[in-house]
Amino acid sequence: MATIQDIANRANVSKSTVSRVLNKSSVVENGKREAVIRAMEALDYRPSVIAQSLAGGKSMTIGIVTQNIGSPFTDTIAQGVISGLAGTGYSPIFVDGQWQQSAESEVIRTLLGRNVDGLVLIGGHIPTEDINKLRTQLPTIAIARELDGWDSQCIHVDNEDAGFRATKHLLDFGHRDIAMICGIKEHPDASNRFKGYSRALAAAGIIPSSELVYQGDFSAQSGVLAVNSWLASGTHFSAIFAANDMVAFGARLALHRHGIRVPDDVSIIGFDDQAESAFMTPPLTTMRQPAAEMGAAGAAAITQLIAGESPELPELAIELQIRESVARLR
Amino acid sequence: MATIQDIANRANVSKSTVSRVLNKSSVVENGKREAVIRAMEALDYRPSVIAQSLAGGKSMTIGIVTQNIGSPFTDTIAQGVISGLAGTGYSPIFVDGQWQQSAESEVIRTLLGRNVDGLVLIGGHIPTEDINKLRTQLPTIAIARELDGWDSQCIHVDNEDAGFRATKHLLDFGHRDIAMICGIKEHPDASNRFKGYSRALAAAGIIPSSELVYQGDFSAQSGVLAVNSWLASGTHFSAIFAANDMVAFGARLALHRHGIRVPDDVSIIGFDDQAESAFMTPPLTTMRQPAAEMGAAGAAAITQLIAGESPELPELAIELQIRESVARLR
DNA sequence: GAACAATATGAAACCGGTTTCATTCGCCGC
DNA sequence: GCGGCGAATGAAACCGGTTTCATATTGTTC
Repeated sequence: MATIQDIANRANVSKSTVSRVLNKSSVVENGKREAVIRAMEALDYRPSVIAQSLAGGKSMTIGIVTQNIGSPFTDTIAQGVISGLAGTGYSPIFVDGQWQQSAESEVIRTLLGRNVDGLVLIGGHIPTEDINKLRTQLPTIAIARELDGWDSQCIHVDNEDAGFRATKHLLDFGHRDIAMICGIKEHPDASNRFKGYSRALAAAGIIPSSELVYQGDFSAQSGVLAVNSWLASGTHFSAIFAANDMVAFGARLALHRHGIRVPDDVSIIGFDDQAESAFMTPPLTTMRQPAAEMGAAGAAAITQLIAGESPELPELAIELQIRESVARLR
Repeated sequence: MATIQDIANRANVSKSTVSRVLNKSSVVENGKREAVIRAMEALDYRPSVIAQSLAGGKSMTIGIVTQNIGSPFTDTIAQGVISGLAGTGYSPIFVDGQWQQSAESEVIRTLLGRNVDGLVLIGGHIPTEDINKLRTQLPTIAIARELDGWDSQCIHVDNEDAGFRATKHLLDFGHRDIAMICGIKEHPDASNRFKGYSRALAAAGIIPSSELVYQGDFSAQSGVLAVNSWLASGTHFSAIFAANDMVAFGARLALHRHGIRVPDDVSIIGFDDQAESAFMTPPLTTMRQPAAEMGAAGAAAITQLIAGESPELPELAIELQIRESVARLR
């Protein structure tokens, strides 16, 4: 590979001059500039990002910390970030936060060692204190995670409100005995959705029954377990609010196994609107999270943040996606 | 951040010595070694990967080229690579091949500019010639793609055989009018699956009817279109072989809309076994691709290749995952 | 005890850029 | 016509490591 020195030799100028035309950091006489450009083309020159990083202190690299790898929602966000970063000159490097117990130890080590220019945190359970520490060292954007006093650097959506609206949708259709299958207990999104559920019931004058809430874990399997346990205990419900679409799939299957029709006998509403949901039988009514958009917004925000601008975060909202899994209570 | 020079000063040795204990590249007297180690701990030293890259020529970075971002299958492979690379010291950097038309132009530019030590190609349609060019420059592993004369660097599974077995499974259950919804025409996996389908029919003495094969594109939507078109034209079929699970979901929904039962009236077999498939109603019989394993194998292989060893590729097979969407023809 | 081999270590060059600093040159005004 | 100033450019230092090479030190052998 040609180096900057090769270019300099060929164009009969110094390294410095080549660097100048490369970065437009200073005026260069026209003749020399052209000579340099010709030389670069002739030698198919491409600067070494590595060397630029070392000299310039910038690595043109952004660390992406994933935790819930395998979850359709966070994976979609990650894809949004990748494509959002394409063409910006920044390359995403991925770190799996799950791999090491302590985020502090390995993740931060690799990221700082690699001089990443910025950090994008996707969801996850990295302790807040660690994040705050990171944040002081690097431009950081968190996606799908709320952090106190951080509004301008968090891309998140209002899960509590969405939980409320999901439940309200069910209430509007006449349902009273609304069961909920919760997500991972410690997960803020999960608890916010549950809070919205509780608030909606309360607002409708319904006393939430603890029998109707099942502590799941965002997996489809937890959806079938929830339904089975309610059915076994004879608990009555006419609608289910699932913490996410995977859970809804599980619940839907369990109902099917017991000969319970959806939505005729029981309605289901999900959360996420993953690609498969539109093709469930029946197509799943769900709260659509704009995952890809969140990822893209995160990509845009981090580059702005690095550039010293204050990022402008788009208004992203969770929207009720009405399909066919919810019916009026007969 | 502490540099190697800081350590050297604190331990009263030279940079060279510090570098030696760091890489164990040469023997260092015990006393000094310990002094160095103490100094490193005291200063919380972490070497700059950037500087190491520049000096050593290695970047400890592996380029991952994705193309079909959004496809459950390739995404799962990518996740497998990420987690397979965790803890190896190599970091994956992602490039979205789709972004630029010509693979040559941008992708290769960024990758070479970043001095990646190796390349992992996931699926995709990068022209073979470009790949061959790349391959001469860098250790390269291709996942989910066959390339002539490259066996030791391709992690792929036998799609033709799997297509054969899927079709045979349907035949074994008494089906004769077996429809197929194909994937993207140009995609080798798609055409191999179709070849297997044709071969199985031929082996059973059935003349494949062109009306029974629908040219889809791996999307769920193409699944519904296929079914609708057959139904509209009055084409008879008792089983469907879908190019992947998404297509199967679409087909299943379309059948549902027409009141056709699965598997009682029509059987469906899919391909991939993505997470949702086990929770389709009814759970989908499908050809399971070991996507995560392929990704992990790719990660292992690329590190071996870089180390100069010849990679040992595990035997990965597509397995028939029998569930409930295929029934004996009544 | 002297000559020589083996071993540990430091100085310096190098990787490929950026950036500071000094120098040269041309142009301006008085 | 000369001093002064700004613009263009090159030399050199620097980023943080690795690696070569030379040197100092120790140990071995006869």
